Amino acid sequence: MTQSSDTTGYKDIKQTVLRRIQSGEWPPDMLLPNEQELAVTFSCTRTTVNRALRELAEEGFLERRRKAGTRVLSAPQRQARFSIPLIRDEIEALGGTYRYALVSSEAQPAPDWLAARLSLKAGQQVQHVRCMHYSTNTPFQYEDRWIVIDSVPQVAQADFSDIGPNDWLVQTVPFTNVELTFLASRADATVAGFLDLPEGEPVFTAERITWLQGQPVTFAKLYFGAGYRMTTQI
Amino acid sequence: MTQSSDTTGYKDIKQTVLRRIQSGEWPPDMLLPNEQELAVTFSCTRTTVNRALRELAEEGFLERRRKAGTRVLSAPQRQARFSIPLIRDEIEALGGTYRYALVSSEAQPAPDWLAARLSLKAGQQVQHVRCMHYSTNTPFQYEDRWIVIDSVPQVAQADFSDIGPNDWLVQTVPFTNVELTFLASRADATVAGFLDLPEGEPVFTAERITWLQGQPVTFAKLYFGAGYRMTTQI
DNA sequence: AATAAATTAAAGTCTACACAAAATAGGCAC
DNA sequence: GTGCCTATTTTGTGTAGACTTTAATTTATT
Repeated sequence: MTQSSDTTGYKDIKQTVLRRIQSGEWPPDMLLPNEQELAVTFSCTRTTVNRALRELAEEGFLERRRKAGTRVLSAPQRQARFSIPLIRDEIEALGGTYRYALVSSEAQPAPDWLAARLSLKAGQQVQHVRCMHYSTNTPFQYEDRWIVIDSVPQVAQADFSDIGPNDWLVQTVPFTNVELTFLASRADATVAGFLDLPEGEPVFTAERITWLQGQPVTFAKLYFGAGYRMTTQI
Repeated sequence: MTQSSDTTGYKDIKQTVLRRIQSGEWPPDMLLPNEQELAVTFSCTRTTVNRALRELAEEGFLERRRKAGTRVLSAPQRQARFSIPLIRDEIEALGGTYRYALVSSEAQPAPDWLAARLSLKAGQQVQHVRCMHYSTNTPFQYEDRWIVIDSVPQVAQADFSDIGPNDWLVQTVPFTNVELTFLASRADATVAGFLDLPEGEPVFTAERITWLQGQPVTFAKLYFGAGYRMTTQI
């Protein structure tokens, strides 16, 4: 058999259940009917109910435990999802024209703080790349990046004059793990100069560490220009 | 029939496919075999392959289109997920002891900037609540919140002496939409005072607007204490 | 009363098959 | 060639049923 026009799809079930939760008809902590019963009331199979409830649980509205059943979560653990767009896309989405400029690129031994942060051997060689990203010629982001040469030997031959290190990396090496940190930092003389801000100004800052199968690949510190806001809808 | 010990579960398939992507065996833009073929090679049904690939697509590794097939995404659009814990949980997870203190709570007409931000009528009444969250007696967060009284009439009777407005709201009114913004702001005299910082210091700041079925419910501005970092693993 | 073992209810996953919907690709008229 | 229509391929979603795993509950044992 297949669904006829009057049967209920898993999306309809999701909507209905969500409406009941959000209207308070199914209050927090309520135990909902089991899948079999719901399948009868929605006149569909348990498989379909299962998919609807599984997805609502993934989205943080329900808690499901074998034998215990499915209950409405009291404080919906809703998750904010930031999609981390490529910077060019982000700028163009905001209506700007993207421009990239290399500041410097040189191989050097990892400074102590970096070695500690990435668990590198003392004095291990890294490529230090600094560059700017502009939106219609106003400074958008200053990028201060270190790439572990042992993990990405090709970086020695890379030319970052026309392509940013992030773009180069994503098309060159895969990665398996990322740690992303956001903080508010104070613009030092260098950052203030590049971003055209008064020294000491607050700067929205991201730190990004990337690994490939446990091997550290790169550390990036990204300083965003004046007035930057990172927004998401949930 | 059911799965015997040698058949492949959807989790195994996900792992295998992911390994092939991350090892470069299945490079970016590669079109993978269709579900039917994969079902044969994994000796399971198409349903099982479908679930594995569907989830990998949701996680941002694959792109799927009817008729066009499934391909490996070049720049994996990996999404950062922040789970927005309740502040008490966050502080306790960091090993601190949570303490809450009300600063002020009063009904007043919405200031113009707020009315504009939330699309309120001019002069609509809002409850303005200010409070502090401490971690073992060091300032953790200063919260400056406005609650739309028409949307939450109960707020007139609420007592925020012992319970924070956020906790009160999540257990009182459901919400359907949230807009979350992060930025770096400069501590003014008030914020600096509460967070025990020098004036002008950078402060990691979150703004949170909540709606219930299109009705604005609350606007909150959350100023985090010195050195706050928001971190996530992807 | 505390502990351990058996029962059992619920979600989790799989098979096997079918129809639906989208989008590419091919063919036809002009 | 250009534009439109049709055929076909591939994913999307559904039904029906079974076995599996987890864990709450009950029962038996110490």
